[in-house]
Amino acid sequence: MPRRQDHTQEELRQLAIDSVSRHLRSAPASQLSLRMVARDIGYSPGTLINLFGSYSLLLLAVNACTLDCIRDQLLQAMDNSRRADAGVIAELEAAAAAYFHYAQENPHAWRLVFELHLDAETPLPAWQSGRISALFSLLEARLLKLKPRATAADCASAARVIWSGVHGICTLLLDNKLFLSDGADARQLIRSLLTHYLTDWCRHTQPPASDQ
Amino acid sequence: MPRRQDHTQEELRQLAIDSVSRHLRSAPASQLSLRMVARDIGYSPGTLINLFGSYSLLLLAVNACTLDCIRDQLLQAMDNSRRADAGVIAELEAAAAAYFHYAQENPHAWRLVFELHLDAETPLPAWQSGRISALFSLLEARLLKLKPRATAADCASAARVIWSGVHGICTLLLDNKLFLSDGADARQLIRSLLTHYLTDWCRHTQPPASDQ
DNA sequence: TCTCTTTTTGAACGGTGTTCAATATAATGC
DNA sequence: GCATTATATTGAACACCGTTCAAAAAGAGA
Repeated sequence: MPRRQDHTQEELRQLAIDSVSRHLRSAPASQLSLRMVARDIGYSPGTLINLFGSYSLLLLAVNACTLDCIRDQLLQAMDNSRRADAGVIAELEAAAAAYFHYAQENPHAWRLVFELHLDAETPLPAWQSGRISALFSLLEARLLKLKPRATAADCASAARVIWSGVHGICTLLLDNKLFLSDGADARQLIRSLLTHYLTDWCRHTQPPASDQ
Repeated sequence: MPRRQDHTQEELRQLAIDSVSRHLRSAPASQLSLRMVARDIGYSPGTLINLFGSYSLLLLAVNACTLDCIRDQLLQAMDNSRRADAGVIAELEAAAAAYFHYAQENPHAWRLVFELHLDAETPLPAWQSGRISALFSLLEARLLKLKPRATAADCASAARVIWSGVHGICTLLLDNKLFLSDGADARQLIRSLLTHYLTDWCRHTQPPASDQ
């Protein structure tokens, strides 16, 4: 069949990614298929495979966009909080709240980031893991500001602990697996986590053995 | 075709569940299918659908077993720790370590518990959500012992915060999304979480506003 | 104009979960 | 012991799925 001039390869990539993103606004990825995306943008399944390599890699490209979007939201939330000058913990709380807000407003896109698994120990491509560790770096910088005498490893540990916690709360809450009693919501859990953890974390000028 | 007398329905259920569990010891659920299970136990796909209702519900039955197994592991770990008399926090640490250990040793079964989603807001059956909230109850009991003046809601909150944290650490670590620097492992992150969080949580005889 | 290269395709392959009429057995009533 | 009913089980069919690949048509270069 003919070579079309409708779109360049770049435009086609974006077309496919947009189609998936549009779908994820209202339905989970499990209800989407390569063939549907192809139908939606008016190309054949094979074209998309040529372009991305596989259906999974198309979804991975969508995940990259999602992570970029999450990063933007976090940065914006932290910036706003910093301008209000309510302290570093408030800034981290704002970031966590933004993270939860994104997960709640875009559950299907958010889930896909963590539920997509490439086969048989193909590790994440660097451009993808880079996006995740960039998020951790944002946190580590704030933690160092909060506790200037902390070592880099100390901050790295703490960043992973608190973000795993925030992430776990978001995950389980979206899946309705927290069985929250009325009146307690995610934002309160997040604040409880950050407040209690960081209060004690800051107390020690030298990290305890468990933070090496 | 004939009604067989090879197995009763109960035996058949167990046969199917065992087949899935056996598979999950070495490969993820995404590489398994209803037809494979049927082939493995020598019945037709339709028989399994008659028995469980759908493939998803078969997997859900497997998840119930997994959760029972996790509960047993947690109870055993806490019992051992209690006999060593090292305190309530150590007991909770032992439970968290057991949780992580199970996830690490049985990653595919563990993942399936949280990655299986039933369609279109069919909520989890009660016998399933009951198993999860029973796990929370274990924690709440220990937290009340740790801080006798805490309210039930206070303990419920704290249990959810720390277990979301432990769960998040397990999830992200299994997915290689934590990018731990050398020398820091999951057990240290878990201990850091529990120590710092609970130390400050216990400080307040009245819970702060964020713990309501 | 005639190649050569590149993009795109439709058809095919081997899989998937699920439905359902047909069926052979077991249980029941006589 | 026989006829009937009820039930467990099936294979074939359905509508999908991701992926492969030879064929073909359009553009680029000579």
